[in-house]
Amino acid sequence: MRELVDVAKALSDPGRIRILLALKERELCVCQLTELLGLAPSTVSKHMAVLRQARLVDSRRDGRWAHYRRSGPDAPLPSRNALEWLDGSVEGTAAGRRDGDRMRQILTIPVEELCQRRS
Amino acid sequence: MRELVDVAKALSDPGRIRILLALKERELCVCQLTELLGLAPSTVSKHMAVLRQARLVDSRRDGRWAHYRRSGPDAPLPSRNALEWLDGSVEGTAAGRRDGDRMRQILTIPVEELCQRRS
DNA sequence: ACTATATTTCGTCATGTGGCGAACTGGCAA
DNA sequence: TTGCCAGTTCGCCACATGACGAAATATAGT
Repeated sequence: MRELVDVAKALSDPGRIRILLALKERELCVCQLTELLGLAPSTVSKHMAVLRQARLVDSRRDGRWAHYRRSGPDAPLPSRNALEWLDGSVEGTAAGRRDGDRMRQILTIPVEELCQRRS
Repeated sequence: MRELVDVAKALSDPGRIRILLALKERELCVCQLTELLGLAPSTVSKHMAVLRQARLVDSRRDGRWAHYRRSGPDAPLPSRNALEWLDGSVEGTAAGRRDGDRMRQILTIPVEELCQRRS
């Protein structure tokens, strides 16, 4: 019950929704998400903590970069179902398309260059 | 997108989750929900406005009573999917059971008597 | 018309949430 | 070791949200 509410809260912010949609196809590091959303790194980091708390994403540390990906089959049922709800609801809408394009553009930039650019 | 966030916001409150679970089997009026949740009528009314805004419930006025029920197949996809997510995620948990029992007890009281009692 | 009552709207308050920059942490490389 | 840099944590501010009671609204019955 509390678990349900936590998951729903995690989904009730546009930035976090956009993050989850961006993570649909690939894992990303914080600086890439920062670039996508146009938010301060500290803000993005806090968002990721909320998403991890709700078991919607998993994190992996690689050197100085923290990579995030959607959580897998080991995640609790409400979290997995929530991701399905998200994908099923955004299907075919124009909303995510713009972010999709922007994300593809961001992906062409090497991570090292990307992070140093923003600062 | 905005629609998604609104639905998620609507689901990110324990009282509203409990309301939607109580509405799973039957339609209910505000005074019954007030009794179930132990909240002020004005508070419950505001919750219902949020749920209606998110297209998760429909309302029907019958005399002085306002009956609410889960919205049907005419509701937008995100709302319908959200209800499925809710049901699928609460399935078999002990959380809703207590409310279920309490609700059955409340249902044994005629609506007229119930509303006058609380006040 | 007048009263009673179920619901909604309004005003207010306490608390929660999202944003930022500053300071801190951990790992990489001179 | 020293510095650098990605990411996190902390402290703060502005604003959103949930709670209530009082007042307004709508409808049934006298």
